[in-house]
Amino acid sequence: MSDRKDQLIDRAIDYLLKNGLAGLSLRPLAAGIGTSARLLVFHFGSKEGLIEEVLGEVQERLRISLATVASAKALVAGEAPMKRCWRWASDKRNLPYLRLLYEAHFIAVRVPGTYERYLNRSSLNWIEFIASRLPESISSAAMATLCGAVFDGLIMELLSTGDLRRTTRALDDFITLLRREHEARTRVARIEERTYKKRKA
Amino acid sequence: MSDRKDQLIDRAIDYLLKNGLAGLSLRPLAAGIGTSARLLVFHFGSKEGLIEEVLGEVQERLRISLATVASAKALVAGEAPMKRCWRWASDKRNLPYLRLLYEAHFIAVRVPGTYERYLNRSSLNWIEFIASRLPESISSAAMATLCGAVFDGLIMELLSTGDLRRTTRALDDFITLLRREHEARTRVARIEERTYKKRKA
DNA sequence: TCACTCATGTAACGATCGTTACATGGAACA
DNA sequence: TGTTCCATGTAACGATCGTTACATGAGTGA
Repeated sequence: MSDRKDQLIDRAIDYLLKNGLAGLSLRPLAAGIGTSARLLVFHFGSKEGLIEEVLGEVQERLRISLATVASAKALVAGEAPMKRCWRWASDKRNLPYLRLLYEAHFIAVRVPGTYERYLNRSSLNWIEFIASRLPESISSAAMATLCGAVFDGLIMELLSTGDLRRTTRALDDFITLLRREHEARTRVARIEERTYKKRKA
Repeated sequence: MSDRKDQLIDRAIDYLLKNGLAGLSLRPLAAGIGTSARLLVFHFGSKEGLIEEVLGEVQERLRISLATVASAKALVAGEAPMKRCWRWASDKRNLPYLRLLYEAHFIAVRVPGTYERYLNRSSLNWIEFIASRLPESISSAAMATLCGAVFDGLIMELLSTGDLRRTTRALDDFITLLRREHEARTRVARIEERTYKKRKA
C-alpha cells in the first residue's frame, strides 16, 4: 500500500471512469495515466488484480458517499428516501462511478467468474437501503424488487439520454404512486381496526 | 442474400445469444459455427459488418415476435398491456435476444458511434408500445419513462438473478399501483365533472 | 562502503486479433 | 469446351494483447 500505488489507483480510476471497463488494455491505460504497462503489472500483479483493486476502491468510495445520505427519515414523512437516494445517484460526481459498476455488473453476469465476487454485495446496495426504509404497509420482497428496478431502469435511462429532468419527474411519479398506495392501505387498516374494536366492545 | 449467408447469420445469432457481444472475435465464432474467419469476412465484409447484420436480424425477429402481442386491449380493462408485454419479454425464447440487445445498447452508449445507428429506434420500442396504451389519466412523458424504466430494471434483475417469480410479482405490484392511481384520478375527475354540472344547473 | 530492496526502463515472448493475398474447386453459362 | 463467377482453403501480414526477463538507478540501513 505504498503512496505510489495509491496514486496509480487514483489515476486508474479516473481513466476507467472515462473509458470504461470492457475494452480495457494495459498499455493505453498506462500511457493515459503517465506510467507503463510494466509498472502496472509490477504493482498489481496482473491486469485482473488491477481491476479488482480499482473496483474495490470504487465501491468503497460509493459506500462512504452513500453513508452521507443514510440519515434519511421514513418514507411518506418528509422527503422520501428514494428521492434523496436519487439525488445522490444522479449527482454528476457519483454517476460515473455508478456507470462503471453497472458495466462491471453486466460483464460479471455475462461471463460468470469475472469480478462477481467483488460485486456480489454492497455494490448496488442502495436497493437494500431503500427497501429497509419502506413503511410496513408496502414492504415486501416484490415491492423492494420493484423499487430497485425503478432505480436501475431510471439510472440506465439517465446514463443513456442524459435527460435528468424527465427521469427525475418519472421518479417523482413513482414516489407519488407509492405514497398513494401507502395511504390507501393504512386507511383500510384503520377501518378494519375500528371495526374490530367495535365488535370487541 | 444467398442461402449460405442466411445460414451463417442464423448460426452467428445462436452463437452470439450464448456468448455475448463484448469479447467477440472472429476465429472462435467461426469455429463455433463450423466455418472459417476467412469466410465470415468474405460474406460480411468485416467483423463490424457481421455485427450490423446480426443485430439487424435480431431486431427484426423481435419486432415480428412483438407484433404477435400487439393486439392487446387498453390498460385497466382486462389484462394489462404491461403484463402481456412482460410475459412476452420474460419468455425464455425471447429473453436471450433482449439480453443481446441490452448488451449492444450498453456498448453503444459507452462507445459512441458503435452500433448506435442500428439501435436508435425499434430496438427497445416496447416502451412506446406500452406508453401508447396508457389511459389518458396517467399518460405523460414522465409516466412513460417510468414504465420503461420498470421494464428495463426488472428485465435486468431477471437476467441477473433468474428469479422469474419475484420479478413477475414486482411487475404485478407496479400494475396495481398504476391501476389505483388511474382509479383515483378518474374518481376525482368524475367528482369534478359532477360538481361542474351541479353548478351549471 | 556495501549489500539489499524497491522502482523503473527496455525489450522481447508467445498468443491472438482483424484482415488480406493467393490459389483452387466447382458450377453456370457462352 | 472454355470462361467466368462464387465459394472456400491455406497462409500470412502487421498490430496489439498480457506478461516476463533482464538490467539499472535510487534510496537505506549495517
